[in-house]
Amino acid sequence: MPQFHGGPDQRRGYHHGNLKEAIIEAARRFIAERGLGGFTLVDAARWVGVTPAALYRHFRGRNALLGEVAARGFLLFADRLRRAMQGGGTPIERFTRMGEAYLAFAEEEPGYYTAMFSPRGSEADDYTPLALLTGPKPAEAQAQAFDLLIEALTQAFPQGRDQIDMRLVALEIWALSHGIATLDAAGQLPKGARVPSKYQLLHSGVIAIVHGLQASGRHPTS
Amino acid sequence: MPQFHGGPDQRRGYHHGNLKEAIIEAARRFIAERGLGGFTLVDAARWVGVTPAALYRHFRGRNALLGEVAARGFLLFADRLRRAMQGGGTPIERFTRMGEAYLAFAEEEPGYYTAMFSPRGSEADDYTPLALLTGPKPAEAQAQAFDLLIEALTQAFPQGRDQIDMRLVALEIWALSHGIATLDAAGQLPKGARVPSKYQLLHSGVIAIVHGLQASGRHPTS
DNA sequence: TGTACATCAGTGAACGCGCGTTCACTGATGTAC
DNA sequence: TGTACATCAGTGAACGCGCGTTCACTGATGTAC
Repeated sequence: MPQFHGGPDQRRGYHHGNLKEAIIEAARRFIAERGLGGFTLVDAARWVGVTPAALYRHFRGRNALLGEVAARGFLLFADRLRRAMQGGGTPIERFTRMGEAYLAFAEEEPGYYTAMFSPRGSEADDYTPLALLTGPKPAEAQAQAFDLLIEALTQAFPQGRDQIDMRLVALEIWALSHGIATLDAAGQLPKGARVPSKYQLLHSGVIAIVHGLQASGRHPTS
Repeated sequence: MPQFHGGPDQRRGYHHGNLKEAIIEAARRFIAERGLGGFTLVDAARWVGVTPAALYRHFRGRNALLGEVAARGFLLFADRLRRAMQGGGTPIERFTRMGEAYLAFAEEEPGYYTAMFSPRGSEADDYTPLALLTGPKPAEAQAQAFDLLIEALTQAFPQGRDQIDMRLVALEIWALSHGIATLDAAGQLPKGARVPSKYQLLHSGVIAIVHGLQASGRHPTS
């Protein structure tokens, strides 16, 4: 009597056919449910319907797998930001939309998000020499996402390009978004009817930062 | 030949005398060095110079210990914020100082900070019935720290008390600080001469948020 | 179209390890008289 | 000041467990001729 564990694609032959993708999907789910520390290779293999040893055909080990999850997360993340930025509206509206996409991604993809923003081990060991055949590295994927944010800002506020430092504005909004997202994920944002939602919080914050930095950019003090 | 493990107070008799404090100190150190997932009761006991079973005279288990670390962290945190707020200067200066104290705490006490802002397990199980004799609960200690922030804000900007929502400003700054601190801890803030330090980042952000929110508070739009 | 064979992607058993926790116990401390 | 005894705070051995990883292996796939 064969056992089923709720994973996808259980009815298969000796070869899985798409094991690498399935493992990453399993990691994404389990990290979302149980956190990084609660994620195990054994669970992932069981969910996929495969022996734990099979994972080593596709990853050098647990660290390398987590790195790949993070890298994919950043790529998907960048894609979401890019889409949010496109479309009409005032510069502030477009930028607010990007911030909302940030929060939505963190909420909807806690597996990716946790992997992306957790300190990883020594990637050099994990990625050579299998990396040559493998996907993107997380640091590069992250840089890509951040560059996109800068680019969006510069396009959205062309008139301020020499007036204020776009990298600064981008960093502020990135940090505020990350702070709100992680506090929310940890259940440490106050809840209640009289208290703003995380989306309202980010909206107000983005507007304040853009206004505030523009103001201090025009009247540089300290 | 007795073994020494680098812990404090190795030369002792059968009773340690201050074991609970020593364990919490060990947890603080190990979490700082290796992260929450890398922290182990066995390591802590060895460092203190005691059998792992001895820990159970003082904590119901690992979760309860982590909860107590978090609670102490929040108390110490609140104390640091309180001190930073005291003293002279303009309202914005005082508030900026509080933000810097926030960042400094996160950097200097990564053990506490990690424990404080990580999702904890079911505290109810951990704290009854030993809690009656025990220290503060993390949620209460956190609320205390946040209330302090609100109070400081209200004192610092008395003229704006009916104009803008102090809780909102406090939350924004809390979230921004947390975002900067965690990005920094994960090594994911860009570094370099041409890029602002985290302290500059927070300083600019706080000023922008206070200015920006005051501006939108005076001219409520959406 | 069929056969031989190299390559690939899994199996299954085993490993060493260190974890959190329990248990009956015992040495040290402090209090009553 | 001294003794009896309850209480406290440790010991040390053991447990069951599940982890990440390795290894020799084998079934499936695909290519050359």
